[in-house]
Amino acid sequence: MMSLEMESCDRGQAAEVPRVPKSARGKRSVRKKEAQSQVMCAFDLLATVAGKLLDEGEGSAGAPALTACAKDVRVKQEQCNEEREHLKNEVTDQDSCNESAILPHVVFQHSMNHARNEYPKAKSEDQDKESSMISSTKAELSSNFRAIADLWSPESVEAGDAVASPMPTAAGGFHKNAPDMYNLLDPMDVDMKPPPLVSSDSTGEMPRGLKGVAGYSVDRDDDDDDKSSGCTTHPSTTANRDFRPNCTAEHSRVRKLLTCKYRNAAPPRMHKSDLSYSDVERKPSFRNKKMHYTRQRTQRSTFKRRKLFDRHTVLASEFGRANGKGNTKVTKRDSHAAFLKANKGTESMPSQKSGASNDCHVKLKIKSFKVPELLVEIPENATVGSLKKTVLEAVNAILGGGLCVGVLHHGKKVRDDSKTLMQAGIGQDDVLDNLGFSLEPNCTHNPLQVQPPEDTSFMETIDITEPLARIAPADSSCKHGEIDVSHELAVTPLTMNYQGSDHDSVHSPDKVYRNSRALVPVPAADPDAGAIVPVNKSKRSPEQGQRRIRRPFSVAEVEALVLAVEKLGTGRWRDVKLRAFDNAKHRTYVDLKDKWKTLVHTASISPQQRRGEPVPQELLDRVLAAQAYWSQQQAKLQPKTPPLTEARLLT
DNA sequence: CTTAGGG
DNA sequence: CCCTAAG
Repeated sequence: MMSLEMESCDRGQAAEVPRVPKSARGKRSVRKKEAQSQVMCAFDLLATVAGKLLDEGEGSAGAPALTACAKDVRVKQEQCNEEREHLKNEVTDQDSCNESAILPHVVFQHSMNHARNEYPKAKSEDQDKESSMISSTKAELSSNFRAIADLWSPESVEAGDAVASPMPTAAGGFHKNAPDMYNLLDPMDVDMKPPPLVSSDSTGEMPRGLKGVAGYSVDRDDDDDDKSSGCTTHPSTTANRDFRPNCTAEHSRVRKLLTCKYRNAAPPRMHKSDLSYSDVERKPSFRNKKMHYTRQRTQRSTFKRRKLFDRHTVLASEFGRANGKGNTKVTKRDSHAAFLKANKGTESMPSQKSGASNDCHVKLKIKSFKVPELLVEIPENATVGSLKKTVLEAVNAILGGGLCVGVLHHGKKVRDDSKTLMQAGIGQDDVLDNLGFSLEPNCTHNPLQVQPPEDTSFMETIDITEPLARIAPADSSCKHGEIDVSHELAVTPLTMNYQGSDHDSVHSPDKVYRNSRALVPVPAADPDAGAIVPVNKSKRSPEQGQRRIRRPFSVAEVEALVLAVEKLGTGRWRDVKLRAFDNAKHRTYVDLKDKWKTLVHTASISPQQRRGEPVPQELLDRVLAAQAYWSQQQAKLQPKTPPLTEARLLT
């Protein structure tokens, strides 16, 4: 996965070609994207847990919570069983999971023996590629960079044909900017990541770097789940490591399978009533996945078939769309009691909270907590009991480390525990709308991450999410995974992108968080959404068409987009996606195209009319320049009309 | 599956 | 963002 993009840089020239017949481009088959990703399913354990907590209320923190969770899990499992059938058809793919959940995705592989066996095979191709890439990556980075710069330099432009080179006019700018792009990447990917952690595993590390190199990656948000491919991660646990690869392979496979399923299984048009929650994100996800897997079509098909034959059970807890994702919902005015109760069960809600505002008590009712998504894959022949056990283990692993509650206000994490609610700006009234809670896996450090502003837009209810750590546990190794995870979490505060790799599962906390962002924006659409927990049942058919949650482009993303378009031109959105947003699973080429469209529009209107985060004028100028340049190029390619125009003018 | 556009 | 027609 990683890096192929780089190559494009090298071969920049080729890239420049405005458009190549599809056939020619087709070669991209080489595209590497492999199979990364893991499949994850979302489990709304949290929600369940929450419910439990509320009900039982007991607990002080840790242990009780665990217990509760375990139970819930079980319950969930059962529910899952019921819905299994349903799910099978409606499997949510990772994206959906990702988006929705946020949390750590856990994948459990029960008897994945075959997975192991398969792994080598499945990954071999990619691996080779990767390894080679990896080895060369860093070294190449600089060279590539240079190459790019050269490419863009005036000279090269001159030398080359206009057509071949990227916007001449912009050349200077590119040149200049190129570095920025990389910087952008690096800082996040490289810098943030704690070298030590990854270092042990070169494999793990590289992915990130490569990614960064390859394309800008701004995806902190990650959806990542996909990132599975990178394997990585915790040096610490050997077991995990071993496990991971397998997981990855499996995940990939599963994903693919899922994807296939979608296609095959999903009726073109389902009745709303028939739809399952998963439907909601399905579409989007599907698309994304496709992208990633495009290169492996062949394999994919195979997988597809496979899936049909051997079906594993996949449980997804969260189906729901974004809404579902939710997290915990707090109802505005509820009883204080409820709040406390919840609090009690879980953690610590800020005692201050209640206490802080002397005069005004902030009343929150937490209806449910969302649990991290878990993906469980086990053979059909596995017993229900084993399934339950697996899930239970996973949950315990997650919770075992203890949970911490994070408080989000207006999308930002409130880190200072000593602040009073008032000081934190959490007022009575606005609280509900702007306050969010998150459950985090053992937070010793407390790393927090700030959620993207976008997330902020929540709904009236407060969502609490919990990014639990992702567990990477595999069957037996679950526990270890958990430990590691927590560790990782603690350690890696700001990471962005990812860590990772795809491979696994381990996301940094941040990442998790970001994912979690998903939690945030749950569309209010369904009333049920709040209920989240219910994985099932009922009502929820509406999901199907759910619209993807809005994820405004950040300036960094815009820059990456501009950069890519400057180089590739308009009309090659897939390439743009691959080049600059390969890691951003939630950005499809269509999204990029649309964004470009809006950017062009934005650049044309007065600053006062613009909304959202202001995009630097410089970027907008580049947008216009690039747009003009590429439009012209396009026109040249089809000189039919141009001549006429010209002639006319002349005449 | 990708593009390109309209909604 | 979504939906679709085209290719």
